[in-house]
Amino acid sequence: MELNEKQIQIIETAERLFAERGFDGTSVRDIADEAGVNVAMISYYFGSKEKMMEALFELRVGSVKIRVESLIKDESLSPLEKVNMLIDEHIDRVMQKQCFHKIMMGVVATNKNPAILKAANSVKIRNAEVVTELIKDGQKKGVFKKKIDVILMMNTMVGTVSQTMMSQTYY
Amino acid sequence: MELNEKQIQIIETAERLFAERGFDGTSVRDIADEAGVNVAMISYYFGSKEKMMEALFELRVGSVKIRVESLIKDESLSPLEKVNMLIDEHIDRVMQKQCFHKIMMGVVATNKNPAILKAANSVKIRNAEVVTELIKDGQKKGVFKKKIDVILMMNTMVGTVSQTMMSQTYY
DNA sequence: TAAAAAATCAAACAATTGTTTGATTTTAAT
DNA sequence: ATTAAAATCAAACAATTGTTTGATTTTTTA
Repeated sequence: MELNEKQIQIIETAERLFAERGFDGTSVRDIADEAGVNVAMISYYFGSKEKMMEALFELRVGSVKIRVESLIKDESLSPLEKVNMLIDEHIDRVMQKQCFHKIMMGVVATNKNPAILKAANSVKIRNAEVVTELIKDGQKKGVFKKKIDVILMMNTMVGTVSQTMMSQTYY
Repeated sequence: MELNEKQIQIIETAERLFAERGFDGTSVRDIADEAGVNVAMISYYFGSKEKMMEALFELRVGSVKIRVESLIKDESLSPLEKVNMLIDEHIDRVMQKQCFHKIMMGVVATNKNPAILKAANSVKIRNAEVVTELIKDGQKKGVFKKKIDVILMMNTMVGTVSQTMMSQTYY
């Protein structure tokens, strides 16, 4: 789905409001008002509120997928460098797109939209695969130690970043 | 606030549905139907949907507060034992009350209700204080190493547990 | 410039929302 | 058994929801 300027403007407004108030806590009128467009434009451009959310996911998740695939193919980088870059870029993404990541957490917590849930899952599974392969490669080359619980390691990393971002407001 | 049997029945149904669909994604009719009571009972017992949510928080957060305070006062336990127990009990709580913790995450992500946000914050801050004191005590006794970033450590622990619980469905 | 397409709008749509009402039933107290 | 209180209910309430309509304006195309 290719988005024009106005569509992106609407989507980014929605992204911010969804993060602040949640999907069901944000009305299409809220979005339209803050984006400075007519309410009808959301259905006109996206078909529905739900599909607008899907478009937002497609936009954000898609860019991550492309980046990850290009990174692992890069033969000029060692496994250790790749892992470090994955972590650094993940942190940057979460911190720079806090809105989207709050939405992501909310959506994953309350599993409703099958299309979105599927998209979120597929990128998670793919990332787990990529990291597992990366670790294996590093182990073969003797850079990483033998016994690594990849899932626990990823949960620790992702969880720490999310938790740090989420609690940022309080401290 | 003291709750009778029926109120607890309603609250526990709401807890489950909120975790599945989010606060705004769950109507009072959904709750009433699943709990097998009339819609009017929610306003009758709690005043409003919002206040029912507050009662749920009071119930769950309150029990944690009491437990934490009694644990740190227990002089028969060493700092290390206390830290270990805090972690173990935290994991047990998250895993056994997954519904509530999903709600918790959603509520913290989308900051709306001031009363609930305040309750969630106060318990977080108090826990940070408790752990900081515990670490200091342990350092004095030479059980823990000197340089510890308590906030990062807590974020790592809490984040890992949350992430593991959240991603449980997928793997 | 004329015609066609795209964009924008206020208004209306039916459905759902949380809440209240007023009557009725159940329970408890006297 | 009578009275008072508590609990339960269907129905109605106004407000808000996402979406559609049909007309109007703007932009693009020819």
